Amino acid sequence: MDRKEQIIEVGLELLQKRGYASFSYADLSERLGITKASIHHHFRSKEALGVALSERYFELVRQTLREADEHDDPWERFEGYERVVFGAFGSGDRICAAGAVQSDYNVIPESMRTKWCELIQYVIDWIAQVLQEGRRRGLMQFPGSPETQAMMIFSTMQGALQYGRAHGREELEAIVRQVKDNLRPAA
Amino acid sequence: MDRKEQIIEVGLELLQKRGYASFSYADLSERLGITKASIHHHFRSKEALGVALSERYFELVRQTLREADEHDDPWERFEGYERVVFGAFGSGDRICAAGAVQSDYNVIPESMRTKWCELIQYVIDWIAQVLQEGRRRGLMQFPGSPETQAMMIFSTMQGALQYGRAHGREELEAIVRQVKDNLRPAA
DNA sequence: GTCTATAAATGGATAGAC
DNA sequence: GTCTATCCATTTATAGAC
Repeated sequence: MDRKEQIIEVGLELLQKRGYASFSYADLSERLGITKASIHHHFRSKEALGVALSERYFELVRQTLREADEHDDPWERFEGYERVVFGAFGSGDRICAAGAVQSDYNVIPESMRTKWCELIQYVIDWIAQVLQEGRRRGLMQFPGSPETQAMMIFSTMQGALQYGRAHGREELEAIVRQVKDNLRPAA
Repeated sequence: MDRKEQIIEVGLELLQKRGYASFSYADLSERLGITKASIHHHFRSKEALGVALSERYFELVRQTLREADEHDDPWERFEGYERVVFGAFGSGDRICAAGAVQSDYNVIPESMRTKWCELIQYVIDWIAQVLQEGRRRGLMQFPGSPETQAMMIFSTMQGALQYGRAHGREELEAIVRQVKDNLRPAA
């Protein structure tokens, strides 16, 4: 019955579903069956909660990518990123929290922005490594630098998650498949 | 001094910068130098304003793509879409309104959602046609169907706009360049 | 840790005068 | 068309009892 933990879990869900600006202490209160004041006891301010949610999400992503790193095959490692993309941390109409936060970029507090820039850079660097290794071994193909290609793929996935929420999971899956098809050699 | 027009212009800017949920009549009031009540005179509700903004944006996009259609070369036509992506309708830290709205998808009123689904479908169909023609002429290369590739590229651009807002315009330009490099034949 | 009660600010919206 | 004045709901946040 770790309340702080509960708040973070439900908070992350609401953050992903509604965005930072549009979820409230009242929502959390209702979902958890405790008052808003009690939530304030665990997180003095919404900003503090926002930062905690950011850190938690960072951990989850990092862990998933690290597990993927145990594979040797670049394509198998890439699946780790797919797992991040598909609500590995939730289902339904969530989007990647990184996308939810980036959309609210002009609205979120400074302290959150820096956290998210870190996370995004971490993910892009990770993808770039997989791409570089994949190309080196002749398993993947793309023009230019792995870094730029990784940045592009990251953007695609963020956009796809938002598109998928409105148009259904099948569309999201189709886009992810297309990304991989574009990476395959001997097109 | 068409007030309705002014409200739409500033409203679109705020929608793109902050998202639907996070812009208010108070913001508009301050920017336009008239009271909230006056704005209500032109748009009875925020929902009505939201729909008007959606329609206006739709017009702008459609017009830009139609102009692009006057070119014969698929790559030149593709530039029309680039113009939509790069704040052709504004500068600075705006993102594509379609992205701003898709992020707020769970928050916006039904009436807006249908408008945006239409717009997005229109854009994707347009891209698909360009891609199909480009491939037919041997000027572009990609796996699978033009429709899926178009859906993917649309997602990429949406994601890239959000990424670019946080990380700078150069990054956005780099991603767009990468998208085109991926489309070029004889990779 | 959780509650009640309440504050202070902001949200969208309306009535009615000018 | 624009204003003042006001309404009611919601938001983040605090004080203090249990």
